Amino acid sequence: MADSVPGIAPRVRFAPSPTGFLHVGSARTFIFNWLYARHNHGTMILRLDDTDVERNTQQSVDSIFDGLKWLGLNWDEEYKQSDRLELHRKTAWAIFEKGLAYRDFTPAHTGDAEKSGAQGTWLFNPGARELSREESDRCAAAGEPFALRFRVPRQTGQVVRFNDAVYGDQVKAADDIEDFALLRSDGMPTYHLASCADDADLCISHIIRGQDHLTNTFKHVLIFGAAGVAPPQFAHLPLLIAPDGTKLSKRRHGPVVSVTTYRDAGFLPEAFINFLCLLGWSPKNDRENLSLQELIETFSLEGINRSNAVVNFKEPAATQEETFDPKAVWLNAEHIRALPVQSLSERLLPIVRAHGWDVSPEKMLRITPLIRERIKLLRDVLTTADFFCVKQLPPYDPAELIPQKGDSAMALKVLTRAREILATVEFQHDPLDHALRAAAQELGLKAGQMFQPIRVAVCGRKNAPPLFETLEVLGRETTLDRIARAISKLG
RNA sequence: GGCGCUAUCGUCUAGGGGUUAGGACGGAAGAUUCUCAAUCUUCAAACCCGGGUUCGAUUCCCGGUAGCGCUACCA
Repeated sequence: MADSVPGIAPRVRFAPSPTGFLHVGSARTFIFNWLYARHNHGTMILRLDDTDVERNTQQSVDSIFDGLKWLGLNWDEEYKQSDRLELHRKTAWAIFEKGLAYRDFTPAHTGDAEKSGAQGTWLFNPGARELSREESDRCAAAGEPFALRFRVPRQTGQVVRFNDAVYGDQVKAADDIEDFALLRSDGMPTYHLASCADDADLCISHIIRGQDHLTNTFKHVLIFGAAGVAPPQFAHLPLLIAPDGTKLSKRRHGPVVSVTTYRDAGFLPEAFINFLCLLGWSPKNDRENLSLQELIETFSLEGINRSNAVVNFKEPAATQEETFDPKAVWLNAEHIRALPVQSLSERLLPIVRAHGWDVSPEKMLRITPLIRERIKLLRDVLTTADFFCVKQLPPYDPAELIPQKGDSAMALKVLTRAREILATVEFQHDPLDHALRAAAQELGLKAGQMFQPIRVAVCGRKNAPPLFETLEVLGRETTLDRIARAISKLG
């Protein structure tokens, strides 16, 4: 199955409606469109589907752009549906003139009635559908409000079909499709109409979107047909769902569904993109850790699967890390490790500075290799590299200074001897190594017993990067000061 | 209710008429190291159920079940 007509570059679009923040599911749809465009040297279009005036907010527009900006994926053309209302209306009335739509003067029914009322399938309002053209024109001229509905073929045995690049051939009886609205009684186009009119006008070649639109596509095929244009190639994506099996929603699942949450927690955009790509798509070669370039090279519609994917976060998250799918966190750690030290350091510095720590770029560059394999999220720098950044260590339990199978006398002995050695030894890895190991031997201790009290004295905790590199970065002055404080804690 | 889509380890997935059903995350155990991390090794863990078709189905077909989607003058 060809992804595109040979020789013709595809045109794809991401068309969010600005009624909320940028959702992870939307982000994935954007990414798949983008990957498809870039892989095939096509055009990526961003279109704001803002025909629902009631629910649109500028805040939402900003949040969508914020999220997309962070992802760092560009687009080639940008449109706003509200600028294109004339096109939509023209398209709707052209369909009406062909007799394929009719005015429905019945007042809009409310959602409440639908919920509490009969569960039968509503297809159309018979009175309205059968109204003569003359009668219809007369009522319209009298100023009666109406919605414009598509006249779906009835009782003809007709069938609507299309091919989906993911779900294959789709067929539905026209008799099962309701007379959906094209224009609302306020004259505004509905999503279905606006979307199709724009897709046709913008020459969209491939519509890659969520599977929630799979059944809507039959209506869209009808609209394209009525408008006299060939429908684009469709490719529907399986949905992203929560561990409880329901769709991701901010109300139920909180901030995990918002792209900016990942950004703020210290995800690398390339890791986040990598993670999202693995939900509902596979390169089929057992590779999981992929760079953006590799994703562009390997992406294809054939790799998309058909079943919904769970974003596996813990519902009541105990720690920030648990807020996210473990695989997302792992991938982020992988991408962090793959980053050159210089580049990682540049990403870490603003986080450290924003936390109020005055660290120079040079110092950050020296700290970075020591924490690179110890952080999973960029923000972990705050808990992993704290002792490099603060002047004075926060209080810690002096018992931590006591080495394995030792007592406080041993700790005191170690620290006292360390202070003497560290006053004169060169603060370089090898000299520190030799001097401190020699001291351990001289005191009749294991290396670990020697190093732990020093580590706790300078880091304030037992778990930290390797000692000699740490001392090197800390410097003699800070080291001696912290050892002195540790000795007084013991005493 | 109607219509549609889906169903492989806990999660993401590969596979496909005959396989020890593969990989990854997470979990467990071990190795290594000055602690932690990283790294390496090993282990546990899956084809929704029932009927066909077939010499043989997890794979193909049908049915059931479950989940999801659509069923708005939301998108």
